[in-house]
Amino acid sequence: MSIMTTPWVPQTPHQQAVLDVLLSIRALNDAMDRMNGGMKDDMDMNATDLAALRMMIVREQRGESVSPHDIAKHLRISTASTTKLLDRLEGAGYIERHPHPRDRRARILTLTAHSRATFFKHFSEHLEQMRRVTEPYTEDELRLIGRYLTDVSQAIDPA
Amino acid sequence: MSIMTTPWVPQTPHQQAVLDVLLSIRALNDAMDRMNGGMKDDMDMNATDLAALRMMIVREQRGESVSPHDIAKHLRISTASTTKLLDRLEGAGYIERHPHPRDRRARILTLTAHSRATFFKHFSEHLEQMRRVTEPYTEDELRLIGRYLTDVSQAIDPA
DNA sequence: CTATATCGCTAGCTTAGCTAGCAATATCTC
DNA sequence: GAGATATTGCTAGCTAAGCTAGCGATATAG
Repeated sequence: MSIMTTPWVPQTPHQQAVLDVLLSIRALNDAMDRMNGGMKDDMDMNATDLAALRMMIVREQRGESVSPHDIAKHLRISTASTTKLLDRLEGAGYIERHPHPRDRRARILTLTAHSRATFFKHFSEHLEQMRRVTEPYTEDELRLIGRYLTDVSQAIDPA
Repeated sequence: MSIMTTPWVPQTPHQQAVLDVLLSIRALNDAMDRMNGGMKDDMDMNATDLAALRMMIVREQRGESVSPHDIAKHLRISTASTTKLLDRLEGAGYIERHPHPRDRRARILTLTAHSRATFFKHFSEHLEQMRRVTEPYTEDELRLIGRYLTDVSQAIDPA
């Protein structure tokens, strides 16, 4: 048995190394599950609302705007559920709904300063730990790692 | 504004590289969110049940056993919710509840062959893509990457 | 041996996701 | 342009899934 639940058995040291990396990605996914679980507790939120917040923060960093529809697609929930989710986030002061400048049906969602501050407050401890383990690596190593992580992100989710 | 929502500004190329890696981890988290969203759709499951399954697969690979209590802690849901979750997974034939050999209050949870097969069936496409982007790296590079990912997992979730 | 803690469960309430369908608006086709 | 069709985000009402409280059985500490 097997890795990744598949009957694939490494034949060479290189294959073994590939496998080990894939396994460590799965472990990272697991660790992130737990981290997100902890944050949902600390911020007194449910898992979906927190995932929506995370997604908006990533999009904002990329300079992309976010619509209710984007949230629904990202989380794979219905647009009706998304409306309720946005009502909660808006009610708690985490987001704002603005009119779309060109499409009068649509909305543009933005994070509030309070939202960023709260998220960071609860994320900062993890961030510090992550920075601590990241800093010892050399610049070249970090570039390699960054490139790989980007590759994997795109492989997992081409969109 | 800033990275990770914090007012931290890199002063050196090395700091910039650290930052870039931390950002790429966040992007990976986001991509995994989307992957998991897709799988939950495909496997016709809710997000929590799927996370429980993922967790059990990771634990099984590590040779660790899993109890209902472990699930509750991992997902940060109540033990009552966990009972219902296990009822669903057991009803769908994904897991089995066995008596604990030493503690007659406790249970040991195991995955069914059907569970592993189904999970793999839906995960294999992503796995293939991940393998595709991983293979070009050299053994040394992969060892470095694997070590870093393990470091990060431990930093995020020391347990 | 008694007292306390832990494990998983049930019962009943509350929250959050779903389907169906709507008004408003945008876009495609002629 | 005019009419048909698609899209956006919303409401209403149903179903599913999480929570608190508390229980019996068992294990462990004093």
